[in-house]
Amino acid sequence: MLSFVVAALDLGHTFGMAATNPTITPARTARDRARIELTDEIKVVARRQLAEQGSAALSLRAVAREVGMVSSAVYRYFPSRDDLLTALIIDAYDAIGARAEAAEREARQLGTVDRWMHVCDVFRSWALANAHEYALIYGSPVPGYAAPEATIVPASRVPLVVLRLLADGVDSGEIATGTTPAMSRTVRSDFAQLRRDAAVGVPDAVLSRGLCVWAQVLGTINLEMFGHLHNVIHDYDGFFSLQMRRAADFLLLGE
Amino acid sequence: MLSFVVAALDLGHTFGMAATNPTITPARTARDRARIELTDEIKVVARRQLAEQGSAALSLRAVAREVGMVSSAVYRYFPSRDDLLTALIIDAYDAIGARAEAAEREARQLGTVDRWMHVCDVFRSWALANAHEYALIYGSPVPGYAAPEATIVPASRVPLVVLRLLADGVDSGEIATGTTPAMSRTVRSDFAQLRRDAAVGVPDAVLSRGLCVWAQVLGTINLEMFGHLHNVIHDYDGFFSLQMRRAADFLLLGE
DNA sequence: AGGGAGCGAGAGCACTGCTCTCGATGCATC
DNA sequence: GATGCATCGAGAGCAGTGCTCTCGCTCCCT
Repeated sequence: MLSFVVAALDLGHTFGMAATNPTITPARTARDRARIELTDEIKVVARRQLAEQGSAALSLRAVAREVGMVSSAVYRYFPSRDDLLTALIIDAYDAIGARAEAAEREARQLGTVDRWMHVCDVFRSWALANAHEYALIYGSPVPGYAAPEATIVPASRVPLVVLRLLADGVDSGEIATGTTPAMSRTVRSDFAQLRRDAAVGVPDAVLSRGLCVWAQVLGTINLEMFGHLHNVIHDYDGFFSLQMRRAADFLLLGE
Repeated sequence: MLSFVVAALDLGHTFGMAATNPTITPARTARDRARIELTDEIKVVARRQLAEQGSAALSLRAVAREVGMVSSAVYRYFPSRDDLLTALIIDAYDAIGARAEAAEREARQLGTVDRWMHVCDVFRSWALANAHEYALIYGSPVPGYAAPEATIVPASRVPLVVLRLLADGVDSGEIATGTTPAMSRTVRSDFAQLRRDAAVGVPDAVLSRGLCVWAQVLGTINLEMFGHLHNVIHDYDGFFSLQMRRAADFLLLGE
């Protein structure tokens, strides 16, 4: 729910770089302004290096060199390389989250299947266009690095879009409920919590299928991007489209 | 098909370490023997470091130190750190591949659903028990590192198990065919090739659904292992089991 | 028996993340 | 407005990395 507040702030004001900075900094003094600008410049350069060569090649010293600082100066802005990486991860989550939300908004008047297809297409397009950032957030986490609390809210933006799709589809009757599957008490209560938080009115059967197809989206994109379909599938666009349509079939239980 | 040859060799002879070495080396001289032994020892130590701290922390110098060599000596056995990593990747693919094949063999007399559930369980168990190795092969590839040709055969062992499951399920009539989905000419020919190679008699509709559920397996495990279900799902075992059963429903089209 | 290939050790290069110290500068307080 | 403090950038330095090159030693094939 906090994510909606953040999103609203991002859309309301146009801070430029403040999208990732949850604390509102008025930037009164010149020093504060310079700090914000430099922090942003470091992130821009780092994001470029990340996009070009991947997360392992992201070197704090190289970033410093390009920004025109000495390496130790960068530590005034980011306590460690991992913190810089965390900032980029949050930005990536926010970027794909905003894209997914926009896609859902664009297709709101369409039926559930078309909205689903559109969100999937936009999601995959972003992944292809930002391969290293995608790998950073949806591939294996960079080793020895534990995702800090600050990432969980931006990370939930895309899943929230999917959950809203489920809720709307159930509301409109497009998504058939089906028989409630057998599950453990714990999973049942997990689903109940999820329903309370972000999927009001969505029964367990649909939540289960929704998580199935969401996992399938990530799995299919990972298969494609990480080379597991090499020499097997040649028309990646057509394949993804086909598979997402199958996923929609399963989600609606219309087959 | 080559993979079957390799697998047969691995099972027939008990070379110990030769699983990843496609060229058959008789180890005639003492020097050859020592080379093979040292190569293996380096891999064992490296695999331990990988398991303990992840791929990024895998240091050639640290491995050398533990083996009791100087770092430059290791380069006699592996031309680069990436080559050592490649050897570990191949080993990981072979390990999970062998486990999946064994699981499929164990459950051969059972029905398609039970075989599917068993293979999924074994696969996930291996992933949990070997998190860093799993991340190495099914997470994002280590950045700047392109999977060499030598990995594709061991990498195909698990997918081949899944494809065999599909073929058997179609044969036995447990897997309903369903209507052939619309797809591009390229995807159709990709599927035809796949059918010729490793899924004789499996129609396009089933291949499509099979790739759906396979992507779902990887997606679900990735969601769990990479922290995307943190604070959402608490009973991971129960959740996975539930989701795999839903996947089986979809695969059979029995709902 | 000789000569070449393979081997391990060591030094060294360029690079990394990170720490510490040292002046300089901006800023809020007296 | 002067003072004192926090912030800042620069530089040196430490421990570590992947990788290269040279140097002897040893094993093995001819």
